[in-house]
Amino acid sequence: MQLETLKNQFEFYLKQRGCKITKSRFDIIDVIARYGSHFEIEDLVNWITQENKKIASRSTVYRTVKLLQEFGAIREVIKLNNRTIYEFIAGKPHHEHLVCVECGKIIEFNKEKIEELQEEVCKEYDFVPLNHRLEIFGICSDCRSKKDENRKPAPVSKSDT
Amino acid sequence: MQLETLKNQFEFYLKQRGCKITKSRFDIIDVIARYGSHFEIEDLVNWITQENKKIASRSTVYRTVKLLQEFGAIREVIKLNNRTIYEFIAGKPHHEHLVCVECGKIIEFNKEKIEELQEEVCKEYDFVPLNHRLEIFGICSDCRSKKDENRKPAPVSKSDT
DNA sequence: AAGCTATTGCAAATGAGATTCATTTGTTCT
DNA sequence: AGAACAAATGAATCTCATTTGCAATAGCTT
Repeated sequence: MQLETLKNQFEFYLKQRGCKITKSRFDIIDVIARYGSHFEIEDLVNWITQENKKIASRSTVYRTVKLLQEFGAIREVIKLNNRTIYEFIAGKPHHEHLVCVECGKIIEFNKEKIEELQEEVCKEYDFVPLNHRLEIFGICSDCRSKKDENRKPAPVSKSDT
Repeated sequence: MQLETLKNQFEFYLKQRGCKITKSRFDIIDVIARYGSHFEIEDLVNWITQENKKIASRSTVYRTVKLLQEFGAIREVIKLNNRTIYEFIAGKPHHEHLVCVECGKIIEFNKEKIEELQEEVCKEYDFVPLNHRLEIFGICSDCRSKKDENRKPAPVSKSDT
């Protein structure tokens, strides 16, 4: 199973780094892999608390999230206002995000051509890319239709004033 | 002159919004237009303090920066750790950034094709884009050559041990 | 099991940015 | 010009995400 492989790799990584294999770390990678395509620190705390009936210390979550970023299982994808949204990437091809500023919905997309063009740019500037983030902020179709409804509070077809 | 035009437009914008024409606001747009291709709040505070011999209140700077974003003269371009870097955009064509994680250097680039592809994606998802941000984090050539030097501390050609 | 070291959890610190409110300053009206 | 009102300012305070110091705890090694 995928999740087991991931955990094994993580264990290997931790040992390599001289880090210890602890329950918290595996609890965290576990909920991320099962629940979390996109998540914030707060989500992790909630998920773990729900499952384990034990509050995960926020500091440990922060520390582990950093570790998991270095390991490469997750990455910061969205920075909006003072919120940081991470995503679980294990195995997924790189992709970018549309972020609805009304409802917060996140739509993933993948445009190979954009990636290629980025590589091209980096070569031009003799720049070695480590990672990148493309965020398109805007309004999704759902929110737009909701707005349209609000703009027509008294449609002719309806009965009363 | 460019700067005057900008200030006039800003004045017009403020009046439209029912805002007042104040010295602080013009001090701020002034230093941005003259000094600041890329800047942080802290930079604005410093520049204004240096020029005016009067400390600009941080709150006013924050408030004005928000106003200038709405006006469209500046935008948030980089979010790295807990730092927000803005840039002065008046008139500039939209462009993206390479950010060196070693030295903090920012390289601007413009790839029309990337913009077009983004539009395409938005259409696909029936998403109306308001703005976007593409950050490529990596290591610039300067920093790479510095690193290489450090890796060869005792080149054979040099004389002593 | 002992002993060492990394990890944890808590509480306190930090730091960017927002907010409150009394005072000041633009703007408008006469 | 001056009165009257609304908006802007600065200082202090607050908020909220994230980090850090430290004492207690838990993995690992032998």
